[in-house]
Amino acid sequence: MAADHTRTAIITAAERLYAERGFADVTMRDIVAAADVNLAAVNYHFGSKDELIAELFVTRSLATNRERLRELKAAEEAGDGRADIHAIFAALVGPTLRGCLGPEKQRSDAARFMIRASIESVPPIRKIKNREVDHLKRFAAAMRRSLPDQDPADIFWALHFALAMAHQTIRDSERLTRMSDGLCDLNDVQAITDRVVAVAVMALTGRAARAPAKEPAKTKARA
Amino acid sequence: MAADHTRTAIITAAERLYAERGFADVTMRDIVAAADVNLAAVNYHFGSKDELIAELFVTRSLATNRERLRELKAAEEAGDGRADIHAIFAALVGPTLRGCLGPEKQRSDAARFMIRASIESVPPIRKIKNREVDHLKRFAAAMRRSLPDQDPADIFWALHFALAMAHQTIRDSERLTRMSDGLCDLNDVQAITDRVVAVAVMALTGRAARAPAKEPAKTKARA
DNA sequence: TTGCATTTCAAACGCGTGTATGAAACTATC
DNA sequence: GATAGTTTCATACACGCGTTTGAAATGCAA
Repeated sequence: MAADHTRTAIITAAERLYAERGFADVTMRDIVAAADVNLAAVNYHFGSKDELIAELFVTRSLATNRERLRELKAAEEAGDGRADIHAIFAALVGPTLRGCLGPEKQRSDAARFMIRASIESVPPIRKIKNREVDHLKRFAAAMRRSLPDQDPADIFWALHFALAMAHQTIRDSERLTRMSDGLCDLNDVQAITDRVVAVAVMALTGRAARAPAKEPAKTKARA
Repeated sequence: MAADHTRTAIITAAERLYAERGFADVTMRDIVAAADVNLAAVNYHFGSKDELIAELFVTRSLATNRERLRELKAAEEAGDGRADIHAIFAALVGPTLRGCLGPEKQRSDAARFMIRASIESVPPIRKIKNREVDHLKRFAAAMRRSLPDQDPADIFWALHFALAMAHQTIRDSERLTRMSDGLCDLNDVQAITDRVVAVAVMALTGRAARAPAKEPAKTKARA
C-alpha cells in the first residue's frame, strides 16, 4: 500500500546517509529531514534507532548473501560440482566490489551501507553478524570441493585475505589513489576484481613461493 | 617532574581504553575514572578531547613509522641499497602485527590504539592522517629499488594488499578463528607475518598466474 | 610565613541526542 | 457522515556528553 511510503522513505534515506557518512555522524533528525517525514516516525515505524539499523542490516545482509550464493551456485554448476577456484573468489568479492567502486552512477547505497556496517560495528549489528561466519563457511566448503587436496587452513586464510583485500580497497581507495598518484585505476572494477581474485588464488595455490618457516613453530597440541 | 603524573596517567588510561573499546564508546568520564584523576584534568592538560586524541595519535604514529623505517633501513643496508622484497614487506607489517596479535601479555596498547585509529577515523585523526601517504611512499620507493623492472602500479597494489591483509587479520581475528573452527593459529605471529609477506610478494611478482583481462579496459585518457 | 603561580576539585552549564506524549489529521468501514 | 483505527505532527522530556567555572589545594621562591 501507499501507506508504507513513510517507512520506505525512512529506509531509503537512512541507508544512503549511513552509507555516506557512517553511523556515528548521522542522527535521527538527519534521517527524517532527508526523508521529509516527522521525527517521531522512526520510533513509530521501527521502534527505535537500533531496530531501524538492525532491519536495514538484516535486509541487506540477506540480499548480499543471496547474490553471492547465486554466483557461487552458477560456478559450481558450470564445473559439475567443482567450481573453478577463480570463480569462487569472484563470487565472494565481486558483488560488493561492483556495488562500492566503479562509476559513481552505478554504485549502490546498499553495498556501501554493508561496508559501513562491517567497519563501524555498532551494537545492534554486532549481535546479528555472527551468521556471517556460517555464510563464509559455505564458500570454504566450495573451495574444498574445488581443491580437495589443499590444506584446509590455507583455504580459510585465502578466504580471509580475499575479503581483506576487497574490503580495504573499498574502504581506503582514496589512500591508494593518493599514494600511487593516480596510477592505480580505481574505476575499472573488473580489473580490480580480477586482481584480488588472482592474488587470492595465488595465496591458496602458490605455496611454493612462500618463505619456509625458520623453525617448525610451536604446533598446537591437538591430542 | 612529578607534576606530569596526571598527564601521563591520562595518556596511559586513554590509550588503553581507546585500544580496547574504540573511540565511540569511551567517554572522558571513563578516561578520568580509569586514570583516577578529576574530570576537568583532561581539558586543563590537553585543551579538549580531540586534542588529546590527536596527541596520542601523533605520538604513536611517529613511533610506529620510526620502527618500520628502522627495519626498512636495516634491510636495505643488508642488501647494499636493494633490500630483499620479503624484508621490505616484513618491515611494513611486522611491527603492527607483533604489537596487536600474539600472547596477550606482550600486546601493546600502542599498536592496538593505532589500529583503532585506522578503523574509526574520528575527525581529529583524519586531518593528520594525510602524512601516512608520504610514509608509505618511502616503502614504495624501496620496493622499486628492490625490483626496478616491476610495474609501478603493481608495487602500489601489492603494498596496499599487504596492509589490507595485516590490518584485517588484526581487526577480525575472531571471525577467522570462528570460521576455521580454530584451525588458523592466531598466536604464532611470526607465521602470520610470513604468510602475509609471502602473499604480498606473490601479488607483486607472480603475475603469470593472473587471469588476463577480457578486454583492454578503458584506458584513462591522460593527454 | 608570605605571596603568587600552578594544579586539582566538585559542581554546574549548554547542547544534542534518542525517545515519549497527546492532540490533530487522515483512512476506511459501516 | 459518524466512528474507530491508523498515522502524522509539534513539542517536550530525560539523559549523557564535552566543557567551563571559581574556589580550594598545592608547590615554590623570597
